[in-house]
Amino acid sequence: MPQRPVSQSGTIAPPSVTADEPSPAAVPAYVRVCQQLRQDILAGVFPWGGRLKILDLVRRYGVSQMPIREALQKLQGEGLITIQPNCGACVRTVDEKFIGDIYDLRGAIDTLLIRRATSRATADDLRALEIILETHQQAERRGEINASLEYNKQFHRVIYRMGDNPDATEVLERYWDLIDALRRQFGFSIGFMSNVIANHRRVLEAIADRDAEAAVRIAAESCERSKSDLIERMRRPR
Amino acid sequence: MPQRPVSQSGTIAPPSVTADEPSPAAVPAYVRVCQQLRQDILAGVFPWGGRLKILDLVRRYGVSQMPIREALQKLQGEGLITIQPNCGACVRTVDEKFIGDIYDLRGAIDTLLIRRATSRATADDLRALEIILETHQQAERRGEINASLEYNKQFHRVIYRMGDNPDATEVLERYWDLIDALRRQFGFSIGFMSNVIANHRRVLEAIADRDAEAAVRIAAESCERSKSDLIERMRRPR
DNA sequence: GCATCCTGTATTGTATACAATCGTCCGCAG
DNA sequence: CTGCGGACGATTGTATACAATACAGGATGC
Repeated sequence: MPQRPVSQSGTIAPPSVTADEPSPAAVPAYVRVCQQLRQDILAGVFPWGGRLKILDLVRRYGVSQMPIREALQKLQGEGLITIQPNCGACVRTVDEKFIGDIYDLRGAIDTLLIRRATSRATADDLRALEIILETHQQAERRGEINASLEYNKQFHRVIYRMGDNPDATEVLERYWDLIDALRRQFGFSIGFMSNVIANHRRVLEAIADRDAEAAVRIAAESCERSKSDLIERMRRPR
Repeated sequence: MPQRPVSQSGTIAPPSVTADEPSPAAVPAYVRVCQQLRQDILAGVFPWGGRLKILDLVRRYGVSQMPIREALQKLQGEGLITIQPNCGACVRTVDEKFIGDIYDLRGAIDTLLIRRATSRATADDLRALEIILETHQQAERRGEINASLEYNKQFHRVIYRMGDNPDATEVLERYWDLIDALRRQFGFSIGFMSNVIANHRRVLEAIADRDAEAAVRIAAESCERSKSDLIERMRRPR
């Protein structure tokens, strides 16, 4: 197992002009910085494992140290960065082991939530899933990758909501955008997304049949497949 | 289902004299405050769901607003408190639903880690578990509750380490101390802890036999039992 | 040549002062 | 009495200045 950290491509330059609207609900600077920094990290502006110096961030986001520091603590809570007291902050390092680990974690929690979702599903829930799945399929046929990832996320989100366990859901949500970012960075094999959709269809049918074990089994398989596919793509030189 | 928030007993008074040693490794104030505040919350100094005002904390811990604010962000990352931008911080509310949810979450991740631990267990691992279990049993016989909880935690921790998934482990660790605090607050039924030890024994044997499914099954049962017991105790008036 | 210590600089951490925001209470019109 | 609006006080959020720490480089002693 190589285990080498994967470095992202992006440059660090553009100071990111923040168009300051009047005050939609007076969102504090540290919240804004947190969102933007998260976005920037996921967009590849800062390399995985790279150092985040406070003064750089001060210049980039145009606020003083304090909001920056608070935003960093928030992002550490989300697991996107790590902070060594007195030694600065770094973007999380991403390697194969890590990818495997978070997919395993996701698989475990998926199992819990899908099982619960199956026994709690209402007709409205099933209809909502049906609609998302249909839209997802259309987007996939048109080759719209970003839209596909978005509907994929929505499908899972509805199931998670049905699972009715906010703390478990929160863990999954935390890593979702990170995985999506890696997907965008490394792409996926042809036929992968249509396979995902087919599995969603089967999961939906199993839930409608109140067959929790089937739903769980299919989802676990789909998760494993997704893990292997991503790790496979990461191994390639490009 | 009642769903009412449980309020803790403690008073808020004592300013907690922090004996300031020279500088063991120069741990920043926000880290210290974070640890102390976590301890204080778990010790019942601040009621579940209660408001945490920055100025109060400034007075209590004898540092300025900045380290306090950073500590609050850290604790929010741990899920111990919630922060509404512009509206202050509150200790997490604890009710039956929440307890059930985190036990379910723990059960799901336990399943993952125990399965992995079973296939990766070394002779040293098994010996370590054996020793902890033995010591746990002795502590239980002597009726030492705090020591029992500590060895209980250690047993699980070793298994988690064997599971070799830091991110999954981190989720479990996050809620562990919270559950233990509730255990101390509400106590447990007689015979509960000896039952836990018996289950640990069975899990250990299953792992030694490389029987992952048995280990997982026993652990899941034990987790469910623990959940019911705690909720049961919470329902009682005192 | 090697280890040790010292010093300078870049960076992180803290305190204080000040600005912005929220909630509440009061007054007032309807 | 009820609903609305505006001012006050309590609280949160931000900027700046300053202190503490870590790290790199070189001088010194052996």
